[in-house]
Amino acid sequence: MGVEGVEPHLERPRDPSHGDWATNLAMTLAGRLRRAPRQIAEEIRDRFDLGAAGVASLDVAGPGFINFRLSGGAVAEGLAEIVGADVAWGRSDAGAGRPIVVEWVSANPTGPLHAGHGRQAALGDAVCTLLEWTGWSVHREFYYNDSGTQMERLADSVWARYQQLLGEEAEIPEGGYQGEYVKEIAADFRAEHGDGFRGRRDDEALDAMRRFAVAALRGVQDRDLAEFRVRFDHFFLESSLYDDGLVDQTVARLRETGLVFEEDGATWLRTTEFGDDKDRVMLRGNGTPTYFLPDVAYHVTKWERGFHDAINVQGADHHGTVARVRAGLQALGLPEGYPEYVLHQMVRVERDGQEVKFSKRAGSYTTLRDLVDAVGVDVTRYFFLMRKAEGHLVFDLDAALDRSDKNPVYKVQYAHARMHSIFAKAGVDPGSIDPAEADLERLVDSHERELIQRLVEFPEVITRAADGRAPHLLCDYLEHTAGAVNAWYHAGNPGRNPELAVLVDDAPLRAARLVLARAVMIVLRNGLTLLGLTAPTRMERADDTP
RNA sequence: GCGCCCGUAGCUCAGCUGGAUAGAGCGUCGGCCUCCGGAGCCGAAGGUCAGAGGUUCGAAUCCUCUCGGGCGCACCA
Repeated sequence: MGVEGVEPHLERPRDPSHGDWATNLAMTLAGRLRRAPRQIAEEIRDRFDLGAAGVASLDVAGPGFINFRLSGGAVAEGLAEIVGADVAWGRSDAGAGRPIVVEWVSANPTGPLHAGHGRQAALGDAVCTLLEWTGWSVHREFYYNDSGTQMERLADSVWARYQQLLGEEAEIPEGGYQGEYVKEIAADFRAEHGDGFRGRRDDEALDAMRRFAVAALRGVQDRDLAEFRVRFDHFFLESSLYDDGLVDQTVARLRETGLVFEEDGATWLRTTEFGDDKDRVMLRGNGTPTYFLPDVAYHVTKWERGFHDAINVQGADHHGTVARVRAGLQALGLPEGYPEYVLHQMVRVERDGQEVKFSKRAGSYTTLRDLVDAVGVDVTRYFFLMRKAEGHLVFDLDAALDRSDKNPVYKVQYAHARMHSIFAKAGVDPGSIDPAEADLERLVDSHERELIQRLVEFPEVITRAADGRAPHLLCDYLEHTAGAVNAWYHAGNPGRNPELAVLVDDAPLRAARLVLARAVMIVLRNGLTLLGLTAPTRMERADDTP
């Protein structure tokens, strides 16, 4: 038609009456060809070879859309592919095995993980899994500060509680940690070390308490994360950067750039050279490094360890550090935009419409453990993942406690379990299903068509969620797919519409529907496990509560 | 004051990177099922996409400004 270099863009119409696929090709061409979009669309339609592409019909609609309707055979192919791929359905190799480091949680050992950490734990983990499913070689890392002023305050806090246990007058200092857990640590410390530190406020005493507290709190965090099904390949200690001389080395390298200067007694880096708002102090007046320096040194190790792709998942309250860290890295020759950041907003926990702040353990904030104890790991993870990271998240405990289909987690899990119960009732092993033995063109009901389309779309959803670092897209997909599954299932209520039931008397039709049920099972299970949730084969009856 | 994020149904949120009549869950209302209740099923109402300009065949989506909310702006981390 006299145009070149055009990439037709196919999309899935929202409205099923618009066919299985649609393209806006004619409209995008209208400007270049100086002709009416509909006229172009009609010409394309007339030139199209239907049979060769597995297309049953092709219509021009609206302002110039071309709508495709697939032939039954092409639809059936999709189902066969799903069942054939099974646990691999949804995986792709776009990442080509390239290494990428994802850093997240990175909580300092100063207290139990709170709800915000929980959101980040779930988010980072899901991003990692999405990357793995799209072919990346993912390294999971947790960075934490085990020295510095926060640790001193922690030691001071334990010291004060310890003295109080011995009946001495002592107070937690300004900026110290008031939570109940500090008392427990002090008591455990006393049980192990005795009363010998009574009144002793020397380096030996504080050091012992700091080390004890860090070990205890790391233990608590590890336990909570493990129970939350989040694991890491490596815990990176800030102190190791000093021990290994990497902080000094970073100072030396930065000095070579000529971007370092002295002012007001401190040593600065001209980060404004790379778009930062202001220049940053790297060495204080007393010669000690600011947080900025080890942070840069740490990210240099990521690069030098071979991770030329890196993602940091952080709370949005830390977004101020992004520009300065990147600037420091650019000064050392690393590329602009390294590392990539995924920032998430805060979490607000609500019950009865009121914010819940109290925690027995932590006092002024709700912990991850509080949530898991209240509603379980599956629900907690899903609730953290179902909202896009950059928006605020209201964790509604009432909604989370709901055990019915209204709770999106159970809605998806119910749909999965339902497929299993169908197979159980049929006395058929789901693993034995062979699409080649079924006449899939019998699946013509509108519920079935819509469902098949959704199932076929699964790999695209994963790709989009991975590319956008957006697990919520997968939650959204699963919830809507579960809705389509339930609609299909309910439409075939044997009491009302036995001809639409999966287990119809018509044996060939039943075989075809079992293939669809099997494909549903595969997609829901893969989606749930990808998000770190269980895919139960049966649901507990919620009749154990009065 | 400057920077980043957010603003979509009463509430909580999607909206596939610019497409067709803006969707879902909860809540509300109506009907059905049912052993009281809870739950379940079907359906309905509900919108100035914060506001105003702009870009173009087309804007919730991209650009500018305004308003409103959150978070940052350390020789803390």
